[in-house]
Formats: sequence, C-alpha cells, structure tokens
Amino acid sequence: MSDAAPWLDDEEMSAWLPLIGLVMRLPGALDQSLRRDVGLSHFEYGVLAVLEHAEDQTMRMSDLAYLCNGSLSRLSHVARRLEGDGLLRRYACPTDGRSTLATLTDGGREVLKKAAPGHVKTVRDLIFDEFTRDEVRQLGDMSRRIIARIQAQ
Amino acid sequence: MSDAAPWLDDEEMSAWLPLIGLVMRLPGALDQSLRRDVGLSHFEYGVLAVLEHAEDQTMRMSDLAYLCNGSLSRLSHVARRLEGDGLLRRYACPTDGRSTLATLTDGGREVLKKAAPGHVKTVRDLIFDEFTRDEVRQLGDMSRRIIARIQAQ
DNA sequence: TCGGGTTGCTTGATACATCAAGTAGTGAAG
DNA sequence: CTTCACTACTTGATGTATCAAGCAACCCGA
Repeated sequence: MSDAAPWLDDEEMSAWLPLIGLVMRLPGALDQSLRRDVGLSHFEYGVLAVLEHAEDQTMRMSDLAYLCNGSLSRLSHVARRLEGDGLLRRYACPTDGRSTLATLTDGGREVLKKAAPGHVKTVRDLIFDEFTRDEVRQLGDMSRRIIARIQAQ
Repeated sequence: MSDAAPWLDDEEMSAWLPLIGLVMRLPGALDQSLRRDVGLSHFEYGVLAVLEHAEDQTMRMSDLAYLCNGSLSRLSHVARRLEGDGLLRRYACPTDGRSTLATLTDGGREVLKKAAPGHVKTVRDLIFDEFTRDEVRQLGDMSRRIIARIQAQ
C-alpha cells in the first residue's frame, strides 16, 4: 500500500491509458461475435463454458460465480435467463440445502459447440496471433498478479 | 487472421483465463473507490479527467467518446447526467453545427480534485506497486497491441 | 435443542449500457 | 441551388448489472 502520490508520471500514464483501454474495450469485442453467432453475452458464454469443464458438468452457484468473475447475484439473474432458454438446469444440492447446483443441458452443450469455433477465432485474432509464447506467458502472469491485488483489496 | 483452431492449449489457457479475469474485475474495482469517494463510476470520472487535460478543458463529444473508450451514445447519456449534476456543460460548436462541445465546469474541477487522490492510490495499489518500471512498459505495450487488434476488427 | 451467527442463494428496485432509429448540419456533385 | 450521402449527436426502448434486503438452511456453542 503506497501513500497518495501526486499523480502518475508520463511513463506510468503511457501504460495506464492503454491498460484502461484494454479492459474497457475487450469485453465489448468478445460480446460482439458471441452475440452475432449464438445470441449470448461473453459472460453467459463463460458460465456455460465453465460448466462444460466441470465434474459432471455441474457446479455450485457460488463456485460458478467465482470462476466466472462475477457476483453471485449477477450469476443468479443470468442463470434464470439461461434456464429459461433451456441451456442449463438448476436443482437443490442434496447434501447442503442452501446450495443450488447448476448443470449443463443438451441445449447448452449444443450452443457451446456452435459458439466455440467463432469464439476461439476471435480470441486468436485478438490475442494469440499477436504474441510470442513468451509474451503470452508474461501477459498471463501479469494479469494474475493484478487480480491478486484486486482480491486483496 | 488465423483459421479456427480446435481450442486453446494449456499454456494459452493459463494466460487467457487470468486476462479475462483482469478485464472483468478491474472495472468493478475502479468503480468501487470512486463511487465511495465522489459517487461517480469510473467511466464518468474518465470523462471528466479527459476533459481536464484537454485544450480549454473542452472537447467535441465524439473525440471525447473515443478517448474514453466508449460509444458516442453512451457518452451522450452520461453527459446528460453529468450536466444535470453541474459537472460539465455542453454547447453547440460554432464552426460545425453538427458537433457538440463539452467543457468542464468549476463543479467538475472540484469533483476531480476531490476524487483524484483516492483514485491514484487505488491505481497504485492495484498496478504500479506491483510492477517494475520495465514490466510497466511491457504491460502498456501489450495493451496497446491488443487494442490495435480490437480496432482492426 | 435452542439460539445467534453465518452461508448460499434469490429477488426487486434502481441505475446503467446498448441498439436502432431519428434529427439536423455539412459537403460535394451535378 | 438542389439533392444525396455522410457525419455528429440525441433519444427511447429494451435488456442487463448492481445493490440492499430477504429467506432458508446450516453450524456450533451452551
């Protein structure tokens, strides 16, 4: 924790502005292709994608929210919509009555299958085609370090 | 532009997930302290901050929107609210009747002065205290390269 | 076994972003 | 000097996020 300093110097500023630009523009860019292809936001896609890789394609709502980088409240609203569209199903956890388990439906799996190629292409176009292996590692590493700081707040 | 590839490999994935985490969580983290301190979102703060550094603290709406990483529509709504709160003023451009110029008011300058220390502290806590000078440069550089790709879409 | 505190989730109100459509000014070709 | 395309911006409708509050279920100490 640093004390308040006057402001960012030029060098800091010329990193800060692009970083802000990145975090403000990337979500929209990811949304676009997914909306076009399957009518889902990137967050909704993320929910389904995380479920797909989970044990039994099933997960507690709160774990899912964490892995999707969203609040439980946000996930709850989104899960209601996705359930309405038949892409996932929710049911009470048998071992802990407080918990809700969400699981992928066939419909959800289908949508993922339909969305994946275009989404991967977008991600490659935007990120992985631009960087070397080493740079990619660094990018991930730096992101992790910032996230840790955010969570420490 | 690459062709669609099967999916991301492990190394790519272990950079992609943190990057997504970063872009999804950082805006919220920045919002929080600004909301607490002066009741502004980070986007609203950004609008005022960009104006502050502009010639005559005045700028065309569309240029402002670009620099703030938002759509003109979004800026228009936000500017209406900020104008209502007396933080900026809008008036027709004298040389091009289609354009609208936005300018900071005294109220806006005051809010910025009140918000800045806390905001800078947040930014330092989250980013600049974590990285070396060199890393900061790289972070800025990588962000710029991704933005260029987003805009090329 | 009962009470207080906690956890997990949902809901409802409000605020915000996004999209499509609309208005009006501009510039340039004919 | 008119028309057509384009630019700059605003608006209204719709959808989505966020926050605070609420409700059960659980846990644990007394």
